[in-house]
Amino acid sequence: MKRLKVSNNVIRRLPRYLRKLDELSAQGVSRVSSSELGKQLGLTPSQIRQDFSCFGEFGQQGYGYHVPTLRSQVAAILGMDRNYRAVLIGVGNIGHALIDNFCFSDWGFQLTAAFDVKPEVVGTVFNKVPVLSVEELPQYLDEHETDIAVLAVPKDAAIPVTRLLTVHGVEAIWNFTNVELTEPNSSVIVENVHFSDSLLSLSYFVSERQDEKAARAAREARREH
Amino acid sequence: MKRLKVSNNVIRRLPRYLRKLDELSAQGVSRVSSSELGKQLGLTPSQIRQDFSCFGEFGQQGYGYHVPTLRSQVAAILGMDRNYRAVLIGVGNIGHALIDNFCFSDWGFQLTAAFDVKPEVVGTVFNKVPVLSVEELPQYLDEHETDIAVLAVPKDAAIPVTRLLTVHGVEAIWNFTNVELTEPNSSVIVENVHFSDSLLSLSYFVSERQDEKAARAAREARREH
DNA sequence: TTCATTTTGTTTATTTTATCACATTCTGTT
DNA sequence: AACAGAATGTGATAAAATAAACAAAATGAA
Repeated sequence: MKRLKVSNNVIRRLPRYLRKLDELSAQGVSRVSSSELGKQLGLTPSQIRQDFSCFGEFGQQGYGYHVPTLRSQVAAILGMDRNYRAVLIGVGNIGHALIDNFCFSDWGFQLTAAFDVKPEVVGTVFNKVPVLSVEELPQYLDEHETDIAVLAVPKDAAIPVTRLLTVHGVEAIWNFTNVELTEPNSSVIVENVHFSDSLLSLSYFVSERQDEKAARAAREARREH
Repeated sequence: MKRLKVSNNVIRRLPRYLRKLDELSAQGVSRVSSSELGKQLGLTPSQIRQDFSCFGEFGQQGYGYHVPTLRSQVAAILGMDRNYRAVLIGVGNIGHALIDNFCFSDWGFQLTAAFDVKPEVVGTVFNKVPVLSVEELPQYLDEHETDIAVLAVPKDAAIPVTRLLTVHGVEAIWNFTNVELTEPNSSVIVENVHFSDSLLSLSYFVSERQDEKAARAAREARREH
């Protein structure tokens, strides 16, 4: 698979393609063109073709794309067939919700263990995932190859835990804390899920629309005057 | 406040600015320059100045930006002072976690009520938020002005609930379901929190790095040979 | 007060991203 | 088998985003 430097925007669109392809599969659709895909995703056909062309040639002229084939190609590009191993740090509300509800295996991940400080959760098992003490975390990481860590600890613990993780060979962090982890000289890959950022963007768009409405109303009023 | 068409990228950076400004405030820093801000956020000073200039002039030459002032300006741009009202639909694991852990008021939102179908949660109160039956949702929306709905229902309910919400005047949805809500002829504002998209992006970056490592190792081996 | 230094806001240049356009190639029907 | 229609992959073009450059203005020390 070719993989020259691919832009971030392209990468962010890939999971959406995957989701749409799964949806089409579920509907029994086995063939799709870039223009149909574009219509359903709000993108131009051209952009879709160019996105895929970063990784190879997956379509066929005069026909389009075979949905299952394209789906598996996109999955491979995203690394879903690599069976990455993950641990979860912090079995609070969000951590617990992730263990119970987020189907890691659907996305090619294996959640092998969870860690927490609270004695009342340590030793329990949720959804087949054992909860261990954070005391055991360093040893666990040394003994079990772990690709990513899901960080769902309280704010104050975020930085020290991150340091611990990176020291013990974890090279990627899926960050659910509201803390900016990106340290200057660190090479760890961080993917943030900042709820507040998302909500504030929404807040902006709502405000924008309300202001537009108000402006329209003001113009109307002036006209009547 | 000036507000010509501002690009999406700019808007997505605003919440990060806010977060960093809060952090600086907490550290007792009251003054910051675009270059310092840029260093801490991994952005160029130029970009930061240009971003702010979309909305007005908040800095002072030779001095930089007054942290509390800039903070409140950014907050105002994002609409945090508009006291938007929100309802939550779906008190499952993720919905529950949001009620308990996500501090809506910190971001200028007021979570007024939650709705669910399950008889065992209807009638309960979590964190001062009453859980009502979805049966009551239409009437509630008609009687209580509601700006945004937090959608945390199971997959199958996503589309019908969205329709219900928009019919009753909700104009924005914060979507935690894994379903693509963006319908062609709908004018509702949707902000998605797709965990899986985020994880798959991370998966891509990890794969990319592993491939690079493997390629380097292969080159090394060939050199020794 | 004066003046070197700092730092902004904005204009201009550069780079990146998205779209267009089309030659090429496959499909499927007659 | 032949051919009209469809749809890809890609090189060229347009648009958008980022970075650089700089004039204007405020700071703060001598």
